[in-house]
Amino acid sequence: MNSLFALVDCNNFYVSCERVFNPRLLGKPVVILSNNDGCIVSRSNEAKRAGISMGVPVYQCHELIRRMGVRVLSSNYALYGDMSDRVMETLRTLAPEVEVYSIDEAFLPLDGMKLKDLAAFGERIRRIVRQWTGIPVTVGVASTRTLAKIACARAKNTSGVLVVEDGSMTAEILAATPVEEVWGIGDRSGLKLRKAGMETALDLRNGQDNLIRKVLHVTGLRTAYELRGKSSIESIRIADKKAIMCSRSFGRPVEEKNELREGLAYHATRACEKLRRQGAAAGLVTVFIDTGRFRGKVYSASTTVTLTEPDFDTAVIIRAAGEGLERIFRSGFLYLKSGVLLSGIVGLDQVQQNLFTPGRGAEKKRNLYKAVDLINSRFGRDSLRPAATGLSRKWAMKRKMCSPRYTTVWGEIPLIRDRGRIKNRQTGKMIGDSSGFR
DNA sequence: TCTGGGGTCCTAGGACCC
DNA sequence: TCTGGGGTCCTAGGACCC
Repeated sequence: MNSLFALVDCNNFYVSCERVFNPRLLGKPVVILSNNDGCIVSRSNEAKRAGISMGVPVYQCHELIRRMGVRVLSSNYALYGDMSDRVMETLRTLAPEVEVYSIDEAFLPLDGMKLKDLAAFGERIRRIVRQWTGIPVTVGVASTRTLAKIACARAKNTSGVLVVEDGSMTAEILAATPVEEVWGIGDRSGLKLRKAGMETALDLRNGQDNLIRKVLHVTGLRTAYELRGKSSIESIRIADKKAIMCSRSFGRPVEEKNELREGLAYHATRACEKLRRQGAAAGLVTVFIDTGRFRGKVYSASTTVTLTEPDFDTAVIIRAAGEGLERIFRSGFLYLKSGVLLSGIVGLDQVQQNLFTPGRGAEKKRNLYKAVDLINSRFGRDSLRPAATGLSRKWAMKRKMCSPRYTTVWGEIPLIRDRGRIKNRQTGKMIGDSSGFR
């Protein structure tokens, strides 16, 4: 049986989220920055046309930003995560199966939907997602996920929907696609393929199996099969994480061990929340600290602490992280980044009871954290938090130009005023007009 | 002055076992 | 002179994705 997939990709997702709540950004060049206001991670079409590249440090384009009047915003993940959920929920009403691939993309396996007009289906997705969430999307349809990605990329510049079924049309498109633009082929692999004489997606599709395998191993060969229309990538499922990482750059360099300890406690707290959401426990706690590689004396180190039994208790993980820090900390360095990685993850049902832990204690602990997580989800992150994560948090990351969390925090929900003016409840600042709220 | 965060999969190579 | 073969498990590191 032939397979069939649609890829739905949100256009300039972070910028689009901001525009839903601040229509003044419509039609203007806008960029969104990474954590700590470091690099540019999302651009409006106007910003792309102005010549601003993806992923560059923002300080390298100050001049361009000033000249072109580009609006610059810090990233607001509370908003983007919530908007993403709304988009995915909408897609679930349109197709029986939705594989959420990233915050702004999803594959829809279409086999068995018996669609007569695929282009019309794509149009319908665009229209309804736009209407229900305010987010513009592009749709690519093809017989494999890799081909659907290529179709979607082509559709970005055209009508917003592209269906690729016919073989010769595929060849034409593949010939126009540089090999490193194929999903799964990055610059490194692209270079190797070019050296072997394969420069376009078409070359890779027509390449000899043994040559491709020699250059890129089985993953590259799978990609080639996908280009030939043979679906070879397993279903993209939301599997339980095998590792949970929380790391961040500091807002300013940190020298003191105590501040590093606070930062690690904070990361450990976040990581444990994710762990418990997955209903799991971790047996290994890796901590790392890093000075960054750009300036001054460079030092980075990591170590792994093994727990006596897998645990989900924030206090236990924080203690282990502190133990790790004692092993690797060296004074006299300016640290820019730290992180906590939880691994050796097992489901709670598989946790072996430690000989020395009485069973009732475990039950109590589960109930305690159930309550803690519930309170934090209802009243906002950190309503209840370990004192070890610090009070002043002088190391916290920079987010100088962050928009309100319009959809997830009561105090930041926009108010619609008379004459259609919209005011942010907390800051009192006007943030848009009613033209965005139809 | 200023350079993200979080994840996956694969391979190679060493340790160890019988 | 000559020193097996096959398997598993673990870790580090590379490459990729958004």
